[in-house]
Amino acid sequence: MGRPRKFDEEQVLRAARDEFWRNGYAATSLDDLMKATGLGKGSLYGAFGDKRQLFLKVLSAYAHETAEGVCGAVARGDRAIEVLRGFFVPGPQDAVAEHHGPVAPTRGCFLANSSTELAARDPEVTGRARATYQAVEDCFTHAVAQAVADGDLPEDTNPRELGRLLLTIQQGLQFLTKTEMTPEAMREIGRATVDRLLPLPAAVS
Amino acid sequence: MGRPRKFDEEQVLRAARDEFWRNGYAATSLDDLMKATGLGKGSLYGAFGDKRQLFLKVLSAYAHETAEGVCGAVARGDRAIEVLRGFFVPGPQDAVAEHHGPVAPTRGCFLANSSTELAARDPEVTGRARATYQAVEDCFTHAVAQAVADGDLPEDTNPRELGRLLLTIQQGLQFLTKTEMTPEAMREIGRATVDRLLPLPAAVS
DNA sequence: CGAGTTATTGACCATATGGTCCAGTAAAAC
DNA sequence: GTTTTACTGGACCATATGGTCAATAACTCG
Repeated sequence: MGRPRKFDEEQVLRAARDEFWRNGYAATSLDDLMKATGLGKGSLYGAFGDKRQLFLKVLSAYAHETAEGVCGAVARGDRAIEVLRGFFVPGPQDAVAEHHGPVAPTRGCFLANSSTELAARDPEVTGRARATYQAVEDCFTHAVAQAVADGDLPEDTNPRELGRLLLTIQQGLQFLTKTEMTPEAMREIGRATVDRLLPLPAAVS
Repeated sequence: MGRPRKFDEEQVLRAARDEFWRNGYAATSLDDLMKATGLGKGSLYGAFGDKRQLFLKVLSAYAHETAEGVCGAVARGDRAIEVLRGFFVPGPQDAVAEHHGPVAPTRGCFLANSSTELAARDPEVTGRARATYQAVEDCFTHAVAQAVADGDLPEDTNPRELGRLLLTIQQGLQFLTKTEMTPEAMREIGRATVDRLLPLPAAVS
Protein backbone atom coordinates (compact mmCIF):
# COMPACT_ATOMS: atom_id res chain seq x y z
CA MET A 1 0.00 0.00 0.00
CA GLY A 2 1.60 3.24 -1.12
CA ARG A 3 5.22 4.20 -1.15
CA PRO A 4 7.25 2.45 1.53
CA ARG A 5 9.26 4.42 4.04
CA LYS A 6 12.87 4.93 3.24
CA PHE A 7 13.95 5.06 6.89
CA ASP A 8 14.09 2.73 9.86
CA GLU A 9 11.65 4.07 12.39
CA GLU A 10 13.52 2.77 15.41
CA GLN A 11 16.75 4.29 14.20
CA VAL A 12 15.10 7.63 13.59
CA LEU A 13 13.47 7.63 17.00
CA ARG A 14 16.76 6.81 18.62
CA ALA A 15 18.48 9.64 16.82
CA ALA A 16 15.74 12.09 17.77
CA ARG A 17 15.86 10.92 21.35
CA ASP A 18 19.61 11.41 21.52
CA GLU A 19 19.23 14.91 20.17
CA PHE A 20 16.61 15.83 22.76
CA TRP A 21 18.69 14.10 25.37
CA ARG A 22 21.79 16.05 24.56
CA ASN A 23 20.21 19.48 24.27
CA GLY A 24 16.87 19.38 25.98
CA TYR A 25 13.51 20.00 24.41
CA ALA A 26 13.56 23.75 23.92
CA ALA A 27 17.13 23.88 22.70
CA THR A 28 16.57 21.25 20.03
CA SER A 29 15.42 22.77 16.76
CA LEU A 30 13.74 21.08 13.87
CA ASP A 31 16.95 21.60 11.96
CA ASP A 32 18.84 19.64 14.57
CA LEU A 33 16.28 16.90 14.35
CA MET A 34 16.48 16.84 10.58
CA LYS A 35 20.25 16.60 10.61
CA ALA A 36 20.23 13.94 13.29
CA THR A 37 17.61 11.76 11.67
CA GLY A 38 18.42 12.47 8.05
CA LEU A 39 14.74 13.09 7.36
CA GLY A 40 13.19 16.18 5.82
CA LYS A 41 10.66 18.26 7.68
CA GLY A 42 7.79 16.86 5.73
CA SER A 43 8.68 13.27 6.50
CA LEU A 44 9.19 14.06 10.14
CA TYR A 45 5.80 15.72 10.36
CA GLY A 46 4.09 13.11 8.30
CA ALA A 47 5.44 10.26 10.35
CA PHE A 48 5.42 11.63 13.88
CA GLY A 49 3.42 14.82 14.01
CA ASP A 50 4.92 17.97 15.41
CA LYS A 51 7.96 18.47 17.60
CA ARG A 52 6.12 17.97 20.85
CA GLN A 53 4.47 14.73 19.76
CA LEU A 54 7.78 13.35 18.61
CA PHE A 55 9.32 14.33 21.89
CA LEU A 56 6.60 12.72 23.94
CA LYS A 57 6.91 9.59 21.87
CA VAL A 58 10.61 9.13 22.46
CA LEU A 59 10.27 10.17 26.06
CA SER A 60 7.59 7.61 26.70
CA ALA A 61 9.65 4.90 25.08
CA TYR A 62 12.63 5.83 27.19
CA ALA A 63 10.59 5.91 30.38
CA HIS A 64 9.15 2.55 29.60
CA GLU A 65 12.53 1.03 28.88
CA THR A 66 13.92 2.45 32.08
CA ALA A 67 11.18 1.03 34.23
CA GLU A 68 11.45 -2.26 32.41
CA GLY A 69 15.17 -2.32 32.96
CA VAL A 70 14.96 -1.82 36.67
CA CYS A 71 12.03 -4.11 37.24
CA GLY A 72 13.54 -6.69 34.94
CA ALA A 73 16.80 -6.71 36.85
CA VAL A 74 14.92 -7.20 40.07
CA ALA A 75 12.78 -9.95 38.62
CA ARG A 76 15.70 -11.78 37.01
CA GLY A 77 18.17 -11.59 39.87
CA ASP A 78 18.11 -14.51 42.22
CA ARG A 79 19.19 -12.63 45.29
CA ALA A 80 17.26 -9.40 45.81
CA ILE A 81 19.89 -7.77 48.01
CA GLU A 82 22.53 -8.34 45.36
CA VAL A 83 20.40 -6.73 42.69
CA LEU A 84 19.87 -3.71 44.89
CA ARG A 85 23.55 -3.43 45.64
CA GLY A 86 24.25 -3.67 41.94
CA PHE A 87 22.40 -0.41 41.38
CA PHE A 88 24.90 1.40 43.59
CA VAL A 89 28.22 -0.29 43.02
CA PRO A 90 29.22 -0.86 39.41
CA GLY A 91 29.83 -4.50 38.66
CA PRO A 92 33.35 -5.56 37.64
CA GLN A 93 32.35 -5.49 33.99
CA ASP A 94 31.80 -1.72 34.11
CA ALA A 95 35.26 -1.10 35.46
CA VAL A 96 36.81 -1.49 32.03
CA ALA A 97 36.11 1.97 30.72
CA GLU A 98 38.19 3.67 33.42
CA HIS A 99 39.50 6.88 32.01
CA HIS A 100 41.24 9.44 34.10
CA GLY A 101 41.66 13.18 33.80
CA PRO A 102 38.96 15.85 33.90
CA VAL A 103 35.42 14.56 33.98
CA ALA A 104 33.03 15.77 31.32
CA PRO A 105 29.52 16.23 32.62
CA THR A 106 27.46 13.45 31.15
CA ARG A 107 24.01 13.73 29.71
CA GLY A 108 22.44 12.05 32.73
CA CYS A 109 19.04 10.41 32.57
CA PHE A 110 16.79 11.56 29.77
CA LEU A 111 13.66 11.32 31.85
CA ALA A 112 15.17 13.21 34.74
CA ASN A 113 16.44 15.92 32.42
CA SER A 114 13.07 16.24 30.75
CA SER A 115 11.21 16.34 34.04
CA THR A 116 13.47 19.06 35.29
CA GLU A 117 12.99 21.10 32.15
CA LEU A 118 9.29 20.57 31.58
CA ALA A 119 7.44 18.89 34.42
CA ALA A 120 6.39 22.16 36.00
CA ARG A 121 4.64 23.27 32.83
CA ASP A 122 3.69 20.14 30.95
CA PRO A 123 1.30 17.71 32.63
CA GLU A 124 2.05 15.04 30.03
CA VAL A 125 5.67 15.01 31.05
CA THR A 126 4.83 15.10 34.72
CA GLY A 127 2.57 12.12 34.20
CA ARG A 128 5.23 9.99 32.54
CA ALA A 129 7.71 10.94 35.19
CA ARG A 130 5.38 10.18 38.06
CA ALA A 131 4.38 6.82 36.64
CA THR A 132 7.95 5.80 35.96
CA TYR A 133 9.39 6.79 39.28
CA GLN A 134 6.47 5.18 41.01
CA ALA A 135 7.23 1.98 39.15
CA VAL A 136 10.88 2.12 40.09
CA GLU A 137 9.98 2.87 43.69
CA ASP A 138 7.69 -0.12 43.68
CA CYS A 139 10.42 -2.34 42.28
CA PHE A 140 12.89 -1.20 44.89
CA THR A 141 10.30 -1.67 47.59
CA HIS A 142 9.52 -5.12 46.36
CA ALA A 143 13.18 -6.03 46.25
CA VAL A 144 13.71 -4.77 49.76
CA ALA A 145 10.79 -6.82 51.00
CA GLN A 146 12.27 -9.82 49.26
CA ALA A 147 15.65 -9.19 50.84
CA VAL A 148 14.02 -9.03 54.25
CA ALA A 149 12.29 -12.30 53.53
CA ASP A 150 15.64 -13.73 52.47
CA GLY A 151 17.08 -12.76 55.81
CA ASP A 152 19.47 -10.29 54.16
CA LEU A 153 18.00 -7.21 55.80
CA PRO A 154 16.75 -6.73 59.35
CA GLU A 155 13.26 -7.95 60.16
CA ASP A 156 12.05 -4.51 61.20
CA THR A 157 12.94 -2.87 57.88
CA ASN A 158 10.15 -0.82 56.36
CA PRO A 159 10.40 -1.81 52.67
CA ARG A 160 8.58 1.20 51.26
CA GLU A 161 10.63 3.60 53.29
CA LEU A 162 13.92 2.05 52.28
CA GLY A 163 12.77 1.68 48.70
CA ARG A 164 12.00 5.35 48.51
CA LEU A 165 15.26 6.29 50.10
CA LEU A 166 17.15 4.20 47.58
CA LEU A 167 15.25 5.83 44.74
CA THR A 168 16.18 9.21 46.12
CA ILE A 169 19.85 8.34 46.33
CA GLN A 170 19.84 6.96 42.83
CA GLN A 171 18.33 10.15 41.47
CA GLY A 172 20.71 12.24 43.49
CA LEU A 173 23.64 10.35 42.03
CA GLN A 174 22.20 10.75 38.59
CA PHE A 175 22.07 14.47 39.12
CA LEU A 176 25.54 14.86 40.59
CA THR A 177 26.84 13.24 37.45
CA LYS A 178 26.08 16.49 35.70
CA THR A 179 28.11 18.58 38.09
CA GLU A 180 31.46 17.06 37.26
CA MET A 181 31.72 15.29 40.56
CA THR A 182 34.64 12.90 40.35
CA PRO A 183 33.90 9.25 39.68
CA GLU A 184 35.76 8.37 42.86
CA ALA A 185 33.40 10.50 44.90
CA MET A 186 30.42 8.98 43.16
CA ARG A 187 31.73 5.52 43.82
CA GLU A 188 32.24 6.40 47.44
CA ILE A 189 28.61 7.45 47.68
CA GLY A 190 27.51 4.18 46.16
CA ARG A 191 29.69 2.28 48.54
CA ALA A 192 28.37 4.26 51.48
CA THR A 193 24.82 3.51 50.40
CA VAL A 194 25.53 -0.17 50.33
CA ASP A 195 27.47 -0.17 53.58
CA ARG A 196 24.90 1.79 55.51
CA LEU A 197 21.61 0.76 53.99
CA LEU A 198 22.21 -2.57 52.30
CA PRO A 199 24.69 -4.38 54.52
CA LEU A 200 26.40 -7.32 52.90
CA PRO A 201 24.60 -10.60 53.23
CA ALA A 202 26.37 -13.28 55.21
CA ALA A 203 29.08 -14.83 53.08
CA VAL A 204 27.49 -17.11 50.53
CA SER A 205 30.00 -19.89 51.02
CA MET B 1 27.17 61.53 36.59
CA GLY B 2 24.38 61.44 34.00
CA ARG B 3 20.84 60.29 34.41
CA PRO B 4 20.19 57.88 37.28
CA ARG B 5 18.52 54.53 36.78
CA LYS B 6 14.80 54.39 37.14
CA PHE B 7 14.76 50.80 38.41
CA ASP B 8 15.93 48.91 41.45
CA GLU B 9 18.66 46.57 40.31
CA GLU B 10 18.03 43.95 42.95
CA GLN B 11 14.37 43.83 42.14
CA VAL B 12 15.03 43.47 38.44
CA LEU B 13 17.55 40.71 39.01
CA ARG B 14 15.10 38.87 41.21
CA ALA B 15 12.39 39.13 38.59
CA ALA B 16 14.74 37.91 35.88
CA ARG B 17 15.89 35.06 38.05
CA ASP B 18 12.33 33.97 38.75
CA GLU B 19 11.59 33.98 35.07
CA PHE B 20 14.61 31.81 34.26
CA TRP B 21 13.76 29.66 37.23
CA ARG B 22 10.23 29.05 36.12
CA ASN B 23 10.92 28.37 32.46
CA GLY B 24 14.57 27.51 32.11
CA TYR B 25 17.14 29.37 30.08
CA ALA B 26 16.19 28.41 26.56
CA ALA B 27 12.46 28.78 27.10
CA THR B 28 12.76 32.28 28.49
CA SER B 29 12.57 34.92 25.78
CA LEU B 30 13.66 38.51 25.95
CA ASP B 31 10.00 39.41 25.81
CA ASP B 32 9.38 37.40 28.95
CA LEU B 33 12.25 39.14 30.65
CA MET B 34 11.01 42.56 29.58
CA LYS B 35 7.54 41.87 30.91
CA ALA B 36 8.86 40.41 34.13
CA THR B 37 11.29 43.20 34.84
CA GLY B 38 9.36 46.08 33.33
CA LEU B 39 12.47 47.22 31.50
CA GLY B 40 12.87 47.83 27.80
CA LYS B 41 15.37 45.93 25.73
CA GLY B 42 17.72 48.85 25.61
CA SER B 43 17.86 49.18 29.37
CA LEU B 44 18.26 45.48 29.86
CA TYR B 45 21.14 45.30 27.43
CA GLY B 46 22.71 48.48 28.68
CA ALA B 47 22.63 47.38 32.27
CA PHE B 48 23.37 43.67 32.09
CA GLY B 49 24.61 42.76 28.65
CA ASP B 50 22.95 40.03 26.67
CA LYS B 51 20.66 37.25 27.77
CA ARG B 52 23.41 34.86 28.68
CA GLN B 53 25.31 37.38 30.79
CA LEU B 54 22.16 38.26 32.66
CA PHE B 55 21.47 34.61 33.22
CA LEU B 56 24.94 33.89 34.52
CA LYS B 57 24.70 36.87 36.81
CA VAL B 58 21.50 35.77 38.48
CA LEU B 59 22.64 32.17 38.55
CA SER B 60 25.86 33.09 40.27
CA ALA B 61 24.01 35.15 42.83
CA TYR B 62 21.65 32.30 43.50
CA ALA B 63 24.45 29.77 43.81
CA HIS B 64 26.27 32.02 46.18
CA GLU B 65 23.20 32.56 48.35
CA THR B 66 22.55 28.85 48.43
CA ALA B 67 26.02 27.98 49.58
CA GLU B 68 25.89 30.80 52.09
CA GLY B 69 22.58 29.58 53.38
CA VAL B 70 23.76 26.07 54.02
CA CYS B 71 27.13 27.01 55.42
CA GLY B 72 25.54 29.75 57.48
CA ALA B 73 23.06 27.37 59.02
CA VAL B 74 25.86 25.01 59.93
CA ALA B 75 27.98 27.79 61.36
CA ARG B 76 25.16 29.34 63.35
CA GLY B 77 23.61 26.18 64.75
CA ASP B 78 24.93 25.16 68.13
CA ARG B 79 24.44 21.45 67.67
CA ALA B 80 25.76 20.18 64.35
CA ILE B 81 23.60 17.05 64.33
CA GLU B 82 20.48 19.13 64.78
CA VAL B 83 21.38 21.37 61.89
CA LEU B 84 21.91 18.35 59.68
CA ARG B 85 18.64 16.83 60.71
CA GLY B 86 16.93 20.13 59.99
CA PHE B 87 17.86 19.79 56.32
CA PHE B 88 15.78 16.63 56.11
CA VAL B 89 12.86 17.09 58.43
CA PRO B 90 10.98 20.36 58.13
CA GLY B 91 10.92 22.30 61.35
CA PRO B 92 7.57 22.90 63.07
CA GLN B 93 7.36 26.35 61.53
CA ASP B 94 7.15 24.90 58.03
CA ALA B 95 4.19 22.72 58.93
CA VAL B 96 1.79 25.63 58.69
CA ALA B 97 1.39 25.68 54.94
CA GLU B 98 -0.09 22.20 54.81
CA HIS B 99 -2.37 22.04 51.82
CA HIS B 100 -3.89 18.85 50.63
CA GLY B 101 -5.13 17.69 47.25
CA PRO B 102 -3.07 17.16 44.10
CA VAL B 103 0.51 18.29 44.28
CA ALA B 104 1.75 20.71 41.69
CA PRO B 105 5.32 20.10 40.67
CA THR B 106 7.40 22.88 42.13
CA ARG B 107 10.12 24.78 40.41
CA GLY B 108 12.80 22.98 42.42
CA CYS B 109 16.27 24.42 42.87
CA PHE B 110 17.34 26.99 40.31
CA LEU B 111 20.93 25.82 40.26
CA ALA B 112 19.95 22.19 39.88
CA ASN B 113 17.55 23.03 37.08
CA SER B 114 20.15 25.10 35.31
CA SER B 115 22.83 22.46 35.70
CA THR B 116 20.52 19.86 34.26
CA GLU B 117 19.66 22.05 31.31
CA LEU B 118 23.06 23.50 30.55
CA ALA B 119 25.95 21.91 32.40
CA ALA B 120 26.73 19.48 29.62
CA ARG B 121 27.24 22.30 27.12
CA ASP B 122 28.20 25.36 29.12
CA PRO B 123 31.41 25.21 31.13
CA GLU B 124 30.49 28.41 32.96
CA VAL B 125 27.40 26.77 34.35
CA THR B 126 29.25 23.59 35.15
CA GLY B 127 31.81 25.62 37.03
CA ARG B 128 29.28 27.37 39.23
CA ALA B 129 27.54 24.11 39.90
CA ARG B 130 30.70 22.27 40.78
CA ALA B 131 31.90 25.00 43.11
CA THR B 132 28.57 25.28 44.86
CA TYR B 133 27.98 21.62 45.40
CA GLN B 134 31.55 21.24 46.54
CA ALA B 135 30.94 23.96 49.10
CA VAL B 136 27.75 22.32 50.31
CA GLU B 137 29.49 18.97 50.49
CA ASP B 138 32.24 20.55 52.54
CA CYS B 139 29.70 22.09 54.90
CA PHE B 140 27.94 18.81 55.38
CA THR B 141 31.24 17.07 55.89
CA HIS B 142 32.31 19.62 58.41
CA ALA B 143 29.02 19.34 60.26
CA VAL B 144 29.30 15.57 60.35
CA ALA B 145 32.80 15.80 61.76
CA GLN B 146 31.51 18.20 64.35
CA ALA B 147 28.68 15.86 65.24
CA VAL B 148 31.16 13.04 65.70
CA ALA B 149 33.23 15.26 67.94
CA ASP B 150 30.07 16.09 69.87
CA GLY B 151 29.49 12.41 70.42
CA ASP B 152 26.29 12.52 68.36
CA LEU B 153 27.52 10.17 65.69
CA PRO B 154 29.61 7.02 65.98
CA GLU B 155 33.35 7.43 66.33
CA ASP B 156 34.09 5.44 63.20
CA THR B 157 31.99 7.67 60.94
CA ASN B 158 33.73 8.83 57.80
CA PRO B 159 32.65 12.49 57.62
CA ARG B 160 33.35 13.00 53.94
CA GLU B 161 31.51 9.87 52.99
CA LEU B 162 28.44 10.69 55.04
CA GLY B 163 28.55 14.32 53.93
CA ARG B 164 28.50 13.26 50.32
CA LEU B 165 25.72 10.82 50.90
CA LEU B 166 23.64 13.51 52.56
CA LEU B 167 24.27 15.86 49.67
CA THR B 168 23.13 13.14 47.30
CA ILE B 169 19.92 12.55 49.22
CA GLN B 170 19.21 16.23 49.38
CA GLN B 171 19.59 16.57 45.63
CA GLY B 172 17.51 13.49 45.08
CA LEU B 173 14.73 14.94 47.18
CA GLN B 174 14.99 18.19 45.34
CA PHE B 175 14.52 16.35 42.11
CA LEU B 176 11.63 14.18 43.22
CA THR B 177 9.81 17.36 44.09
CA LYS B 178 9.38 17.88 40.38
CA THR B 179 7.75 14.54 39.82
CA GLU B 180 4.68 15.16 41.91
CA MET B 181 5.74 12.77 44.59
CA THR B 182 3.43 13.28 47.54
CA PRO B 183 4.66 15.39 50.43
CA GLU B 184 4.01 12.48 52.74
CA ALA B 185 6.39 10.30 50.75
CA MET B 186 8.98 13.06 50.73
CA ARG B 187 8.64 13.48 54.46
CA GLU B 188 9.06 9.78 54.92
CA ILE B 189 12.28 9.90 52.99
CA GLY B 190 13.54 12.72 55.15
CA ARG B 191 12.57 10.83 58.25
CA ALA B 192 14.26 7.69 56.98
CA THR B 193 17.42 9.66 56.30
CA VAL B 194 17.47 10.96 59.82
CA ASP B 195 16.61 7.64 61.38
CA ARG B 196 19.15 5.67 59.47
CA LEU B 197 22.01 8.09 58.96
CA LEU B 198 21.63 10.75 61.64
CA PRO B 199 20.32 8.93 64.69
CA LEU B 200 18.85 11.16 67.34
CA PRO B 201 21.32 12.44 69.91
CA ALA B 202 20.79 11.34 73.45
CA ALA B 203 17.85 13.24 74.94
CA VAL B 204 18.89 16.75 75.87
CA SER B 205 16.84 16.60 79.04
C1' DC C 1 -0.44 -0.20 -17.54
C1' DG C 2 -3.27 2.96 -14.77
C1' DA C 3 -5.44 4.18 -10.58
C1' DG C 4 -4.95 4.74 -5.92
C1' DT C 5 -2.17 5.42 -1.95
C1' DT C 6 1.55 6.82 0.71
C1' DA C 7 6.29 8.88 1.36
C1' DT C 8 9.78 12.46 0.18
C1' DT C 9 11.53 16.78 -0.94
C1' DG C 10 12.22 21.39 -0.64
C1' DA C 11 10.12 25.73 -1.36
C1' DC C 12 7.43 28.72 1.23
C1' DC C 13 5.28 31.28 5.23
C1' DA C 14 4.20 33.75 9.47
C1' DT C 15 6.04 34.62 13.51
C1' DA C 16 9.31 34.80 17.31
C1' DT C 17 13.74 35.67 18.65
C1' DG C 18 18.09 37.86 20.15
C1' DG C 19 20.22 41.86 19.38
C1' DT C 20 21.32 46.86 17.70
C1' DC C 21 20.53 51.72 17.24
C1' DC C 22 19.12 56.14 17.94
C1' DA C 23 16.24 60.06 19.11
C1' DG C 24 14.69 61.78 23.23
C1' DT C 25 15.01 62.81 28.13
C1' DA C 26 16.29 63.46 32.79
C1' DA C 27 19.54 64.29 36.27
C1' DA C 28 24.28 66.03 37.55
C1' DA C 29 28.39 69.08 36.88
C1' DC C 30 29.88 73.33 35.81
C1' DG D 1 21.23 77.84 32.30
C1' DT D 2 24.15 75.21 29.62
C1' DT D 3 26.66 71.17 28.93
C1' DT D 4 27.57 66.57 29.82
C1' DT D 5 26.50 62.18 30.89
C1' DA D 6 23.83 58.16 31.20
C1' DC D 7 19.30 55.93 31.02
C1' DT D 8 14.94 54.90 28.38
C1' DG D 9 11.79 53.30 25.01
C1' DG D 10 10.77 51.72 20.88
C1' DA D 11 11.71 51.26 16.06
C1' DC D 12 14.31 48.36 13.36
C1' DC D 13 16.93 44.20 11.62
C1' DA D 14 18.69 39.67 10.33
C1' DT D 15 17.99 35.33 11.34
C1' DA D 16 15.98 31.15 13.31
C1' DT D 17 12.06 28.69 14.20
C1' DG D 18 7.99 25.68 13.91
C1' DG D 19 5.00 24.44 10.66
C1' DT D 20 2.44 23.90 5.88
C1' DC D 21 1.98 22.61 1.15
C1' DA D 22 2.20 21.22 -3.56
C1' DA D 23 4.77 18.59 -6.69
C1' DT D 24 6.78 14.31 -7.31
C1' DA D 25 8.36 9.57 -6.55
C1' DA D 26 7.69 4.72 -5.25
C1' DC D 27 4.97 1.07 -4.37
C1' DT D 28 0.37 -2.15 -4.58
C1' DC D 29 -3.58 -3.74 -6.56
C1' DG D 30 -6.78 -4.43 -10.24
